[in-house]
Amino acid sequence: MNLFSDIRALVVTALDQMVAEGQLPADLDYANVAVEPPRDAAHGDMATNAAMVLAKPAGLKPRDIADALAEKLQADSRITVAEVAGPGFLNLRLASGVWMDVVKTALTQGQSFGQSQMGANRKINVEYVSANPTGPLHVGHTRGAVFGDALASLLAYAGYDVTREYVINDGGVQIDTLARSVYLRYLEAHGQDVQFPDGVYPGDYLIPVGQALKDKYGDAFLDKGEQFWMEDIRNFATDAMMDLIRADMAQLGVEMDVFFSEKSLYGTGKIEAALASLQEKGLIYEGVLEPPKGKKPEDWEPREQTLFKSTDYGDDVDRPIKKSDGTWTYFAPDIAYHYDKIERGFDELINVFGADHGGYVKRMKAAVAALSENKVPLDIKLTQLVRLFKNGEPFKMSKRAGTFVTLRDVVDQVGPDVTRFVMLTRKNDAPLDFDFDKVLEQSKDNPVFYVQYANARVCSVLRKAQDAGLTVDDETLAEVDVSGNTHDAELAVAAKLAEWPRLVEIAARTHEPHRIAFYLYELAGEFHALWNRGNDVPELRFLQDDSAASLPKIALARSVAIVISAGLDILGVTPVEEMR
RNA sequence: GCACCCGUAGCUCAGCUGGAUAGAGUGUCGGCCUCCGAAGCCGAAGGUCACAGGUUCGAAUCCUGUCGGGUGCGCCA
Repeated sequence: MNLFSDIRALVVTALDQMVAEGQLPADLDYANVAVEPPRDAAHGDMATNAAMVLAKPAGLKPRDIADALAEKLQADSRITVAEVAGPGFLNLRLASGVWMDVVKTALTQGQSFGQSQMGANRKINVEYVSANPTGPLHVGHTRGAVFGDALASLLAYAGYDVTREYVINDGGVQIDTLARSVYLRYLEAHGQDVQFPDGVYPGDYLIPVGQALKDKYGDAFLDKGEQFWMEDIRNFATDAMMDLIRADMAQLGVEMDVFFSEKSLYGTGKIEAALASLQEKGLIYEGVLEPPKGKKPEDWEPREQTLFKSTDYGDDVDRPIKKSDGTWTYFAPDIAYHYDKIERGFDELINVFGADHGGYVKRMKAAVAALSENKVPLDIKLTQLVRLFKNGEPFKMSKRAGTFVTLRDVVDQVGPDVTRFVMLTRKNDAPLDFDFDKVLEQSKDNPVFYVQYANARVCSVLRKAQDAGLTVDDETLAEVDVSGNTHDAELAVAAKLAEWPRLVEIAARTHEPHRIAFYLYELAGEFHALWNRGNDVPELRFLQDDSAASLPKIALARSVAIVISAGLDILGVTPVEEMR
């Protein structure tokens, strides 16, 4: 149920009536007619812009339309007041029972209150993390992991058939570097004194891998050249790193449906097939690129190479798919990978990249548009940097020295729930400050705590009610008559609850899970406000001396907890029942 | 040089994909515990939505340009 779409349907019906009665011309487009919560609560419960949107096409004054519409709407029992305001807004006040009905709905539907059929079971692929398998996940990956995972859950909640996917970049030269680094650790495990030159990965996390390699192969690789061990160690090390990464993600509760190996595209004809598809469309040619202006590389020289005509699909320059030595650029397997996704029948694709990959957005979109003939939309979400702080002091990390802060460091210190919630307290394309101390602070400026606290308060009420001998399961509460909850603070909570289904759809449509986190913060705020009104107005307390009088209040409180749990579930955060 | 993202209260940020007098938190000031959890609540003060044009009934939101910050820009993945 979505109260806003219900009321919008009512408005549309009324408009149709006006057309039938000749008050409005036929064939009006209602697409822009909206029913929304007003910015200022004093304006009523809902507002519609119908009169203003239709005034011009109908050739009438907005206020005249609004007056006529108001008359029609007031005939409905759910509308108590419909008044024209400002340039032609129609403010609606709803019978208080209409708001409180949301409580019944929430109690009846439980966590599925707010679920949407918007996705219509369309197949959507969300690719995220996809870190190179050369080491543990760091904080940057963490943000991408949390964002992608919450987005995937959100889309599932909104009715999509979601696949969570991780592409393993196991085909590039960075895996050679990894193999060499592991080889050095392997030598170390054999007691040799090893120097780590520039260009290898110096991190300690490879020590156990070197040891494990020794355990498996003994001294077979000692005093041997690269060509002898490279292939074996590449595979061994990649597997070890993926085990590490999987374990990191598991700590955060992130679980993928598909791990896609980039290597599987090589030597199997898949890259060739994808490029053949572009070739057929006349989008592959041999040519010479202009040097980039402004920043001129020292060693620039014009050379002919195989190019993809991505400019036909909105890119700035055409992109090379083969290096001068005839081997593929990174772009080629990426094209093939997305071709594979399209072949697997996805209706929509989403990629979550770090902001430093912003330069690849246009070319990837161009590739997918060309391959799918504009049928499969690709949305690319970039996650901005995470700036770490401790006690307000910036926390420096250097990947070169191997001292970067890992996902594990973060989760070990603050736990998975706090990590996840905090990562979603900023829009994905805004930088995020993460202070190890602040996120654990128990105060209002810490949204994690604030939301959890609201839930804990509800649980506390339910416990006390049970101690008093009341039956407070959802089934019972759903039968309670809540129409007596008419105080402004109570209605404000109900109104916020009623926004939930609408908010889910907005968040899903915009691919912005942070909206869920912000909404939960607002809902918690309304709830805390009501709670404290109970200090001055005893009738507003959830627990009344007359236990029967408590039930409608408890029902309201419980429905808040239901929505908080549903929201936290989308974010992958566990609701806590007690915080003492 | 070009492309993408960003610019909103002293600070950190929301802002419903065009709606009314632009909202939270924090900080400052003033109230509220014999009362379901005060880890909280209420109130006050605080704004040229970077700037200049344009589109229209209506712009923080869309378009153009300027300024400022970040990121990226052919044989790296």
